[in-house]
Amino acid sequence: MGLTKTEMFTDQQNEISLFAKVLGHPARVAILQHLFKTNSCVCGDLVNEIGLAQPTISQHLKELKYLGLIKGNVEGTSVCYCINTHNWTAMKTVMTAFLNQDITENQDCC
Amino acid sequence: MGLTKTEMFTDQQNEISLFAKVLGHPARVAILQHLFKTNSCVCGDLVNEIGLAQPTISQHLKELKYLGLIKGNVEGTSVCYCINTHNWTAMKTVMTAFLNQDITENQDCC
DNA sequence: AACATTAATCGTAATATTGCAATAAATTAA
DNA sequence: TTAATTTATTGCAATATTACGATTAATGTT
Repeated sequence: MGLTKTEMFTDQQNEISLFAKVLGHPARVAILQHLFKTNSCVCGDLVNEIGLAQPTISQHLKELKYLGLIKGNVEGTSVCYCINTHNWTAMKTVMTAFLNQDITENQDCC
Repeated sequence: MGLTKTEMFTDQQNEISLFAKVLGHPARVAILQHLFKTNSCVCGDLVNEIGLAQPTISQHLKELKYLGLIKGNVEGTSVCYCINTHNWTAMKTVMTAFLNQDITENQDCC
């Protein structure tokens, strides 16, 4: 079906999976790393840096923006994209809590 | 095309995105949380707990196992699934390093 | 052996994702 | 205004993902 049954899961589980999903493509990982690394965060730079076609990069940027991880500002004919630090931190908190679940209890299960 | 061009990205970027991708479905998040929470990690329990059909759960377990995040042991007619703590820790290291990228430099970009 | 129980696999339908060419939209420059 | 530049959108093709019924495989039970 290709359709995730989100109604069967908690808000927290859906939130974690949505954040993970948007990080689940190497182009989006590369975009985020580039935005962290440099201040020259214009869309065209990302197209050159990453090597995918411009519409493809634009689409990935749209998803990252939809999840709130980046924000974009129009500057003349180009658009400057940057990390939304507030939302990134919020995402990091959610994901880190999930990753740091306690693993001591069921270590000897299998 | 639906086909990710992995050859354009670094091994690190592909690794991060693969880990994120497997966490990018609420059923797999729920499975992992349940395995962390309880020792009764038999496949049938997960089917009851989560509410998706048995083949669907089995498929999600397969993906988690393929990425190494869980391991399964046959116990009679049932199969006991558990967190692979070693690989979970390794994954956590990779993801945490990505999430903790320094955000001070480009805060004022946009 | 015959049956029951449990999980994996197969096959398939429906939806999602990825990628890009073509085009449109928005702004700037001449 | 016209042209140039840059990014977003549209439309589409190809592949991936999700879900589950039906079946198979594996083990245990009687």
